[in-house]
Amino acid sequence: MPEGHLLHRYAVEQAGALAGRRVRATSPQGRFDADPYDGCRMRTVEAYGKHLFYVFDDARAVHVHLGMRGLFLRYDDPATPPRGGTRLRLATADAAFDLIAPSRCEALDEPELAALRASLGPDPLRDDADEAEAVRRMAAARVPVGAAILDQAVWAGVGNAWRAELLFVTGLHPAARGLGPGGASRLWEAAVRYMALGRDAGQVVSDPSAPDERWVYKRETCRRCGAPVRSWQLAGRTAYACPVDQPEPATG
DNA sequence: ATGCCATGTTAAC
DNA sequence: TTAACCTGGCATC
Repeated sequence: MPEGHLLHRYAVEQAGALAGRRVRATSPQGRFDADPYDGCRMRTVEAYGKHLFYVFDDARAVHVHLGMRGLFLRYDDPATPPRGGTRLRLATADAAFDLIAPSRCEALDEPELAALRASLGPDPLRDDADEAEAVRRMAAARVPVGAAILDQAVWAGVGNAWRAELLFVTGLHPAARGLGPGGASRLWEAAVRYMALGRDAGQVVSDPSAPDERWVYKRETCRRCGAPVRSWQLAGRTAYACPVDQPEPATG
């Protein structure tokens, strides 16, 4: 169940193994037409938020979104038979990557690709992210920060676990509104810093000295102060916050 | 063995 | 606002 840091991790790993090479492409499950890609040379693999783009020399780009259940399996021996539900296998003589249960796996032409990119806000894990634009979009949001940070058109790549942990490390309550440029900047800086750690570690990291721990996400008590963590539905997902370390905004 | 939920998003009500 | 998608992990039977 991947947020942006894992997509970027997949992109780096798969680019290292596949980019610049001719690949074998098959769909053991049959739900994707891999024929146009079989034997094609892959140019790049790129993550943007929670999306993955494969660019080929002589075929349309492939867009993958893992949804909540999608995953990749890697086999160092490409002769390993894929499991039956494998939507797409991309392989060289050295490795095979099997895509399982994605919510999207589709060929996109250039205009479609451009439209998808245009629908996404700045991605804290991309080198080309426009920080000023990211701050503008967050500061301009009229919904609570806990809703805005999940909106992929505001920032691309943050999911529910990062929402909980990034808001904790910046001391923001998910229901807070009107962060202003200062608050939005601090939140962006935290996203850039921690999500990069998460990408490198392959998991959410919100405390570099305890990379396996979370402050509030799915916890009963706050790891910093021990107060009972509050949880409730916000923007369709379970939000978590410490009542002490993330003071609730004044209402009314 | 079975049921439920989840690091997500879309489309249908 | 809610169901659907249809996997994996974990709690429960």
